Amino acid sequence: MNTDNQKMQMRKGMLEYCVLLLLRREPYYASDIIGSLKRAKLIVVEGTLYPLLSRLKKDGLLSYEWRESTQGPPRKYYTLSEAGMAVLEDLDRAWGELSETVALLKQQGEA
Amino acid sequence: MNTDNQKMQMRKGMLEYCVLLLLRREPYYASDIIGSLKRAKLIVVEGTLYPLLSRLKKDGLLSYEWRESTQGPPRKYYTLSEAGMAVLEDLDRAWGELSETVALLKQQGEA
DNA sequence: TTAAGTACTTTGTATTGCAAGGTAATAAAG
DNA sequence: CTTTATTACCTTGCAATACAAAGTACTTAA
Repeated sequence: MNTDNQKMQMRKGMLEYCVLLLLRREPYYASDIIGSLKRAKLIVVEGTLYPLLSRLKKDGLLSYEWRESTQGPPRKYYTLSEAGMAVLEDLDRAWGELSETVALLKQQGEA
Repeated sequence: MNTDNQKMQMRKGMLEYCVLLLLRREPYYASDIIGSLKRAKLIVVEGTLYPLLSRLKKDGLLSYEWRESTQGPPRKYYTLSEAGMAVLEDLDRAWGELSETVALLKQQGEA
C-alpha cells in the first residue's frame, strides 16, 4: 500500500489550521504562505491553497487587501479576522484533544 | 463558520492511523473499535468504519477471521498484518513530523 | 412464526487536496 | 511597439474520505 496516500490524508484539514496559524500575526499572500509551509515541511500547491483561501474568506475568517508589488502584478494580502481568531482558538483546542487521543492510543498499545 | 466541520476535517486520515494503533496488540471487531475510539473521544460511526476496515483489508494491512459469538451473529475479528505493522511505523513517523510542524508554526506566531 | 437485537454492507452526498490548464498584469527583450 | 517571460490569481475535473441512511443476514426471545 502507498503510505504517501495516508500521509496525504493525515494532512487533510490540517492545512486550514496551519494557514490560520501562519496569518495570526501578519498578512501574507499566497506565495508567502506556500513558501512558509514548505519550509515547515508541509507541501502545498496553488490548486489547493487558492480555493482554501477563498473558502476562508467567504466564511469570514480572513479578509484581504490588494498591495502593489515592485516585481509584478499586485498581490492579495490576507489577514485573520476576529472571527478567524475565534475559530483558531477552537482549532487549537481541537488539535490538543487530537494529540491527546493519539498519545492515549499509543500508550494503550504498549503493554 | 461551523467549527465542527473543521474538527471533522482535522480528523480525516487520523482514523486510519488510530484504527491501526488499536489493532497493534490484539484483534478486535467493529463494535469493539467504535467503543474504544469513542472512549478516546473520537466519535466514529458504522458507515465510516466498515468501509475503512474493508479498505485496509483489501490493501493487505489487516486480515480477519470469523469468530462465533454467544450473543448473536458471528463477528469479523481484524488483526494487523506484517505489512500493516510496517505502515503503522511509517504513520508514527508521519504523525511525529506533523506534530513538529504544528508546534513550529505555533511557536513562530508567538512573537 | 414473529419480533428484536446484533453485525455487516451498500448507496448517495459533501468536503477536500491535487493536477492541469487558463486569465491577467507587469517587466524584459527584440 | 510588439513579443516573450514572469508572477499572481483562478477554475475545472478527478480521487479519496466521512457520514447519514437504508438494507441484508444471522441469532435469540417471545
